Amino acid sequence: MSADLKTDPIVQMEKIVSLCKRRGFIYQSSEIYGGIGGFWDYGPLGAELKRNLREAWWRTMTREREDVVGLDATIIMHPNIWKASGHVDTFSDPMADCLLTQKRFRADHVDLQSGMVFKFTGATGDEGSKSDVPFAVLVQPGKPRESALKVAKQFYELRAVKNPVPTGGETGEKVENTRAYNPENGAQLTEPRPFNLMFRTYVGPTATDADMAYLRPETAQAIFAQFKNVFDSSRVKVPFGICQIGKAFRNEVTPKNFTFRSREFEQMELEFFIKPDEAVEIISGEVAQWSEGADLTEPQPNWGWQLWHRYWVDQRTKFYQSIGLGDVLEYYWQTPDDLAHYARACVDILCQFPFGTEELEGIAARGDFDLSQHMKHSTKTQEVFDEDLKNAAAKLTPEQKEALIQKRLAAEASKAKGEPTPEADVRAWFERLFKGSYVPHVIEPSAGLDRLALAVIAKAFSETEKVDEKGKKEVITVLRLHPRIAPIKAGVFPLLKNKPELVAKAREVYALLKKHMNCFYDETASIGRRYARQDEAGTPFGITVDFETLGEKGPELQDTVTVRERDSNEQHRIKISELLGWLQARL
RNA sequence: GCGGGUGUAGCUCAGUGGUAGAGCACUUCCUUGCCAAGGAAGAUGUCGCGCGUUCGAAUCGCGUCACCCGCUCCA
Repeated sequence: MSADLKTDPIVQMEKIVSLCKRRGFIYQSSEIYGGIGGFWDYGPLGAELKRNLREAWWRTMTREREDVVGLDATIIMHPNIWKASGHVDTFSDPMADCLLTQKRFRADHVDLQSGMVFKFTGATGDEGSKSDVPFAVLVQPGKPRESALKVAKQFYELRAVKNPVPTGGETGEKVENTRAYNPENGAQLTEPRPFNLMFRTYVGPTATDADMAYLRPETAQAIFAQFKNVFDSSRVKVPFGICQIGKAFRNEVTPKNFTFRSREFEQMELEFFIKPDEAVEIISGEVAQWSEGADLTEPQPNWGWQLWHRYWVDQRTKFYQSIGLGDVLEYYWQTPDDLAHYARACVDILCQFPFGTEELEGIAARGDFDLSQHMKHSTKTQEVFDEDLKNAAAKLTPEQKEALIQKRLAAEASKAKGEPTPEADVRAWFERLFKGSYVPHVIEPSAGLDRLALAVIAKAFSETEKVDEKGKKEVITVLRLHPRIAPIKAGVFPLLKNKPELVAKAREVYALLKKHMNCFYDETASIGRRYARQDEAGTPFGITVDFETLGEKGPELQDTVTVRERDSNEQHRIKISELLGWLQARL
């Protein structure tokens, strides 16, 4: 008798956090010193799980492909990289809070207002209560001082002044186009404070501004910054990709949802470089268009950015399916309004967590924005030379060339976001293109490893209520991790520990498997309890050495073991000589 | 950064001013022929941290840190 337990999301998360700590998946960083917000450590099982996920990604993204190579770049890089990428500007939003309601605003997004400002110097109240805190209120033109007084009274009441009588502010002061007051109630906002999400540090001992550097807020920029080196040293040809796994750091205002949004996290990113659509058109005579149900299994020479983008969404989906997340994925296609000005398309792959459906990976078509930015800021060319393109372009008539240019100019003119590129720049770009040179465009599948680890744990977490023969209720916790990513692949047990023959044989089986996969040997407590311990750790297989193994039930069962499957409780009789192959076929 | 909540053993939690507790987990031994069995013994705590009030603080006050929820933020 068992039944699935459905609990509310908060309780569900608490249970997952508790299991993670109890079994050694995830601990709070620096816990003995009271912890540090937004940082998490991985314990023995968590480290194995994360390593398995990381290796599954690496294998899928580069080792099993001919067209992707790897990179391992530093966390601290030249600060100008972050100027070129836009992070220095866009990662520092000025924020201001309403002094009355504490509501927070992006200081540069508050609606412009005009009106009369009444400035109060403080307030006195009953029982000698008073405040010297200055406060100001903006009221619409023509409105009386009383409406400002009303807001000011609320403000001073919050500061423990009883029946406050605000002082000062006898006459209003005309103000135009200000962002310093809350549009909802007129109350003064705090001074804008910058919130830069990049961690700063200093390179060298002097710690002056000239030595300031940032911890990378994403791994992608290192790939762009090293693009030319990889291209020149790796015998790769566009289309090809560079992938990287590494730590990134963001000084989040509010880390939340366990490891989902933390300040130090690990990213797995691919930058897949493709030819501009115009180059594809020149070489192939056309750019294939995507339509529902298009065959995405094998990349084709006539693919433009759109099909490449679809291809990578498909590839990434298959990856998630291969580690057991297939049925909890959702997709969000960003609308033209959502998109950053340089992005052509972006799809978020979302995953169901107890706290909601949240982003696991973003797959963006970013054009040539990043490489062009680095080309501009570094003054080093990021162009590649494409011989096929040069030869194909040489065969074009002047009219055909002009037609391509006109098509692009028309597209620029009808662009939804940003300024159209000036005609002279477009013509210069085509001039280079016809000679076979261009800055590659890029498709960027960018995934978070820590959220992936959390996603698979949350997906695998399962509780059932069991009632035993005595009517005693028990909650059974099983982590149904996909065998491919499970931290421990098999538990090895002697049926009984007081029988030396069983123990010796079990140690032998353990030694045999241990060279090939992470295993766990356990001889304490009843066999059922040992199965249950491994169920909680997500171990997919339990291997028990019993009396049949010793040949007590006849020679045909000698040197066979019981293999018990975590999810079904099914048992199989497997020869020790075939055990390794049997397991490997299922991982 | 603001507001609310929480913080006691590895985990879940009880303990409202007077000797620090329970269940599970853990260690050792016995027992145990397949799904968290039983018995015996044992170890485990700066009661998140600091300051204060008090003869005496896990308990009351102030501060602080962390986590959760809600705002806000998330190129």
